[in-house]
Amino acid sequence: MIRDELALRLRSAMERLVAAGEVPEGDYDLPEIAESKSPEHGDYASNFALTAAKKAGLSPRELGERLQKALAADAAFESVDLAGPGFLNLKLTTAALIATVGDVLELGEAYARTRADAPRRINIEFVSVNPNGPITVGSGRGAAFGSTLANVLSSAGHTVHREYYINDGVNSEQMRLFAESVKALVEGRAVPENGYKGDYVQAVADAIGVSGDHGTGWFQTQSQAIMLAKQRDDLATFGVEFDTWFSEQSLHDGGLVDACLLELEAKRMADDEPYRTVLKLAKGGKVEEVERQDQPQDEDDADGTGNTVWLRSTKFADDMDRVLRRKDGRLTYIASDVAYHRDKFSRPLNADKLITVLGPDHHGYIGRLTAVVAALLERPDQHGDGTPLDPIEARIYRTSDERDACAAALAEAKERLEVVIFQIVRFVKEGKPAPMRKRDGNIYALIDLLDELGKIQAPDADLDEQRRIGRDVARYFYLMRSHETHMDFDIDLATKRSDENPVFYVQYAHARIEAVLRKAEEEGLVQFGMPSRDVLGLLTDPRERALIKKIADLPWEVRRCAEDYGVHRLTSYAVELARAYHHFYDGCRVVQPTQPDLSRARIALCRSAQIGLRAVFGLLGISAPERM
RNA sequence: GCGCCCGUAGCUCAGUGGAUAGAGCAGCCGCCUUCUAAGCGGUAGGUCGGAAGUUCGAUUCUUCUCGGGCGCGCCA
Repeated sequence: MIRDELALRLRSAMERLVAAGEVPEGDYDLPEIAESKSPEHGDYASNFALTAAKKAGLSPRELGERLQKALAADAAFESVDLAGPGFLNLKLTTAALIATVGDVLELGEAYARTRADAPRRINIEFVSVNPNGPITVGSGRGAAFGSTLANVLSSAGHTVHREYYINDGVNSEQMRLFAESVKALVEGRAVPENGYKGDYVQAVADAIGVSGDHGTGWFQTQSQAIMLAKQRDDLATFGVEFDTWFSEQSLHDGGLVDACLLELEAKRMADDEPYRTVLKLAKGGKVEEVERQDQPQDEDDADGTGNTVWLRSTKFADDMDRVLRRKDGRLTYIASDVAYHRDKFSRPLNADKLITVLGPDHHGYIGRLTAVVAALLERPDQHGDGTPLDPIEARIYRTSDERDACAAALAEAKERLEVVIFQIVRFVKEGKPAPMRKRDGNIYALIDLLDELGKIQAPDADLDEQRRIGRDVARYFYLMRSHETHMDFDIDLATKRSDENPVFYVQYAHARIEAVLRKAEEEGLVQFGMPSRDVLGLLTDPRERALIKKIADLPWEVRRCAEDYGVHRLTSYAVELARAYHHFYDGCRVVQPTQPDLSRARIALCRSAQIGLRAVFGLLGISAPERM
């Protein structure tokens, strides 16, 4: 990777200066290498002299001059200039640049992979919607983001496990309502008030057909299975696959939820005392006041099945305690989550770190989910430093040891569980917001979006091809924006005017390369094996240099994305790489029978550009068409 | 009230504390007898919501403020 290489060369120049006594010893950071914005600034630039000047006790210009001198001895640089307040502008020799082309051709798409400094086994859970409807265009964003993030993490050297959590619990209020809606339709009755009304509900009812005398539970099982299969198909069409489809109900069936509740009660992280703790938080999250709200048992409730069981999540900075078991004995959704996370951590192959990708409406869920994990991790035998409880803490914790154990557990939970929220997508159709709630029937299914996009683009193609196009456009569109920013999805723009979508710009570059390579083959210029260094050394045009540098940047981009999850930058990178190729294509004719060596060098460059494009397309989950 | 996110070109949005803030689309002017014109070149378009602070340097970090979206259930 060129940037890493340059950073190391800069550092070793610094070490030479230290050894020569020209610069004091110190704990200098690894230099940063940036792309130069204009050609007169060379290929790359570093602000190292600026950032290290203070530690070196020199002015930035002075340190810059010494570094410049030390770097002049390095054969990789054609020139090293000192500019502005102390920027080092680095121009590479052709020999140093073309080494990249050789590397890429040798490694193929694997050149984009890097080795993580700290490789981890990561479980990434995403989409995970209720099996009560098709995957919507809203979930599409989570699907595109989650699958791409998984690809990126894997490419950055981590072991990645993709997981879908099926919310099929029999206690689920929503799923019961869905089952009742289906049951009503099958039995020819009106769906209940607040029930599910979309066409797809009728489709589920039709698929189930004539009823015997079945209860709601039977309908729930049947309709869930139908919806789940549909979701799985739609996601696969969208290019999203999972290693594990995990059933919530299986936790109940295996008795794991009950076992976890007992465990938490034994640790006194949960209990059935008749109160709920509620924290009043000041700005910045500091606890201002602790309120205990009495939750008296309802005296009229004669069945007396038991008391409400609370998770004392306020011990872990959640703003209120959460119900694990309702008074009537039914378990809540979060109770399943306790067992689910216990299960996830207990699996030997993916226990390091959990990433959970949730939609914007689940923002309020982060605190309690983190508290769930912390409660599981809390070790009651731990002792703290004995600092007495202050009056506020005394209303939350029993002892100072418990406070310290909980703090330690919370810190560990935050380390091991990362909840990533993607922001809302607003769908606009015919200039108006298009609501897509499942219950009012006005849903917008992801698969319908793919079909629409494909039909406009390729009216004569078959359905598979249309959906491929739809998938490429939709995935690219979702991924263009940062997951943490709101986005408008203008459906009219995405369909009627989709030829304006930049996905075609980047794919066109790939199709163009294919055309050039076909032409080269016709002219008998295709060679097997690597062109010699002398031949590759003919790649000296600025457009060739720019293309090589852009190809070389992919591993660096992947690593950045893996660090901060900003996978949307890959779409920008794809555009930049495609642009670099289009510029090269425009200015440098590849196939020239009168100049076979130059042609071969350029063919090699085309091939590495193609490898780069395919690699980034693979990460984004879009196709690399041979013709357009 | 508390929390998360956003405010950058006409529109939709990029922009790891660095040099002259970018792209696509929309607008205007050019370029196909040569490998795909779904392309390329040129042109026009900006008080980076506002104010203070940190810094050699702030669109980027901190605080405040104005405007907008969303979330704060014994629903998931």
